[in-house]
Amino acid sequence: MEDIARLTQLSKMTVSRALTNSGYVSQEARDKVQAAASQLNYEFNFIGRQLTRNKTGLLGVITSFEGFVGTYYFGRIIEGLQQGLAGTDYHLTLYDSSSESFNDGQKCAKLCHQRRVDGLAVIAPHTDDDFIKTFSDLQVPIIVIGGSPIHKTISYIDVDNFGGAYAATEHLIHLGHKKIGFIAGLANLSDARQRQEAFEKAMADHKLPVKPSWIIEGKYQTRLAFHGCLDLLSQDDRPTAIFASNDLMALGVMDAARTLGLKIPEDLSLVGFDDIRGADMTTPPLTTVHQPSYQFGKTSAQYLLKTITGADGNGVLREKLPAELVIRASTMTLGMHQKAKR
Amino acid sequence: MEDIARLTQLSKMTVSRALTNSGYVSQEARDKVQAAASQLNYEFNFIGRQLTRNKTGLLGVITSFEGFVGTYYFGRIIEGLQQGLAGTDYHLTLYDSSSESFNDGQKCAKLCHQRRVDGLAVIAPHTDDDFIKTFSDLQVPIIVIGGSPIHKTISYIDVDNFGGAYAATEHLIHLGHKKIGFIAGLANLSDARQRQEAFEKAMADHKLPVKPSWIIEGKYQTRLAFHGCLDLLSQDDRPTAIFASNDLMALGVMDAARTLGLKIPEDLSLVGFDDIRGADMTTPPLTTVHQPSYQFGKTSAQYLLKTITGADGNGVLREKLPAELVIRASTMTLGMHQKAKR
DNA sequence: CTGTTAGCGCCTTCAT
DNA sequence: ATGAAGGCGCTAACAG
Repeated sequence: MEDIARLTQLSKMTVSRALTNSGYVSQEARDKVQAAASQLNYEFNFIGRQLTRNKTGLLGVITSFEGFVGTYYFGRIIEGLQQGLAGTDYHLTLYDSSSESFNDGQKCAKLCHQRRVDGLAVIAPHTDDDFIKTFSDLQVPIIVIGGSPIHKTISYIDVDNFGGAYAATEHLIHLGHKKIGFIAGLANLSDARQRQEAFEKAMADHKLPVKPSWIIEGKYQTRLAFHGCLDLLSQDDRPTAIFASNDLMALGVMDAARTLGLKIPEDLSLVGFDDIRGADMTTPPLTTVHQPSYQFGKTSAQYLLKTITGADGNGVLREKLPAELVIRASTMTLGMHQKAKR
Repeated sequence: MEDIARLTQLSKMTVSRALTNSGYVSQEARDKVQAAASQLNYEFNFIGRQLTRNKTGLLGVITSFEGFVGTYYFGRIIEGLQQGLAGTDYHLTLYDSSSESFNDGQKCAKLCHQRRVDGLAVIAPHTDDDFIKTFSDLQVPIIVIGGSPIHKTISYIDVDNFGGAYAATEHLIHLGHKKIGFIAGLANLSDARQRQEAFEKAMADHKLPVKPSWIIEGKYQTRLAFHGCLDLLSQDDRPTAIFASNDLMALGVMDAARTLGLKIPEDLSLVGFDDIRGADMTTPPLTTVHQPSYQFGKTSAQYLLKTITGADGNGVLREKLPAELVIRASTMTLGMHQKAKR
């Protein structure tokens, strides 16, 4: 940059201003600088700016690489984040919480701090409060995606898991189902717990029994749901509908039903949760609860930017997006099929 | 850092050395520095180091956010990269080639340069030569993942698409199949072209005809493969086996077969490519060609590190990993089923 | 609209 | 084993 100042007979300062389009610079000066810059093959160096501003223009995305990064959910969040960052000078860096999260992520938090990330987006599953606390102590804007930390000062964007699961259950109930099974997710994740509680609440509200033997542990995995359902659906007294608390497990249910010769939705109605890619392409297309993951990302980026620039008076964002039930073809009115046949 | 120098009565320099474990520092000094550091709540600031060293410790991952980031393939690569970086001070930053790739990625390349990333990993699909050229001009170590750029000086790590597809086709042929259909991927991606060429070569080598009407365009998408196969498999003269050039499309074939009441593998043998997550959990488990994406990431990270530190005399890495055929239950000997029935 | 001064936090180099 | 000086590339703050 000094070189171009020399070449143009201008001060470094004017050059800086011209290059970054900031402050007042005459058109003449601007042109000269541009010319000299391209002649010298000059490229702006962010590191200098970072040092003076003590800002990196980097947002840290903290997530578990193993089992999360390859996920449709994660992908949509990243797309959303990127979209929210479009047109700014901010970029995303990845931090793996699973490899560094020993002692509540302290190592990871330290790294983020040392590297001076300007903001942090923490993606589940690490939304337990100790972990979050470690990061919120960093004095950097932070938002939790897909979780709802208890501490009132920590921002988050989440989906209304309870509401979505309640709606899904009620959808089955309205269809006339009374014998409804449930495939549970990972017990230590709060979203999984909320979905299960909503299921139980909906059943209770409609005075329907919840048979413990109709609740199976799927741990959010297709395979476990598959095997669990093989047993469940082989029983004489089997449910006429199943609510799988995520789509991956719903796929397992589909496989199990198919294996046993049960037709969906004629013999078994099925609702999932997430609306993953391809959920509209299963046979039959899956009725499920849509997870607004793209919106998570976009909103998070916008929130972080606002908070970083202080435009928002560093308010706290605690938002639960509504969970929309998407009705496709894996659910039908109980008995409809038999009646039609007769 | 100056504060802690003052507190310890040592020079900034000694403090620096103590903090970074470099050079000679007496144990006594080291201890004093540690104590003062924690007392002052000091945190090392990477930005300063970056400026002096003109190195950021950041590796850029360039990929198309849309349609790639949420992918199992991508996830495994990232896991591999992270693993290769474990124990170092390097981190990953994401650059979206799809939003910035106009004019052959120049905008994206510029960003990477301005931010002074120390190395670059370019993940397909942007492996066309103009695009790569733009980045390789950056004078930064670069490696292309999942592509094989022509230019001899550009490093890449890829899988032997041709060999894998050839083996997959031959597997079907050895099973006695003569009427084999092919589901093609995205015509503008070189891996897709290679897989198709290998299919045609294997057929030719075994003097088997390739019927144009048995080749359908799936564009790597489940849905398109599904619809294409619905037609294909409804024909009177239909193939007894299908090679889908990726697993996603193989899923579409499965759905189509099921819809038409055809049993896999009894009525139709099916081979995929990629070995995506869950490929072992389909019904039946899918025979496919394994894509070593984790290894891609790990090898890439190691290569970049070596090249950055100059430990490798900046050699070029051009490696095609062998593609391993994983035989599961979606393929069987032609006619075996009928014979068994009789 | 333009220039001067000074400094961000660390590290390289050389001297002690 | 430690210290002093200076600079990396940019920009804030103020002066002209």
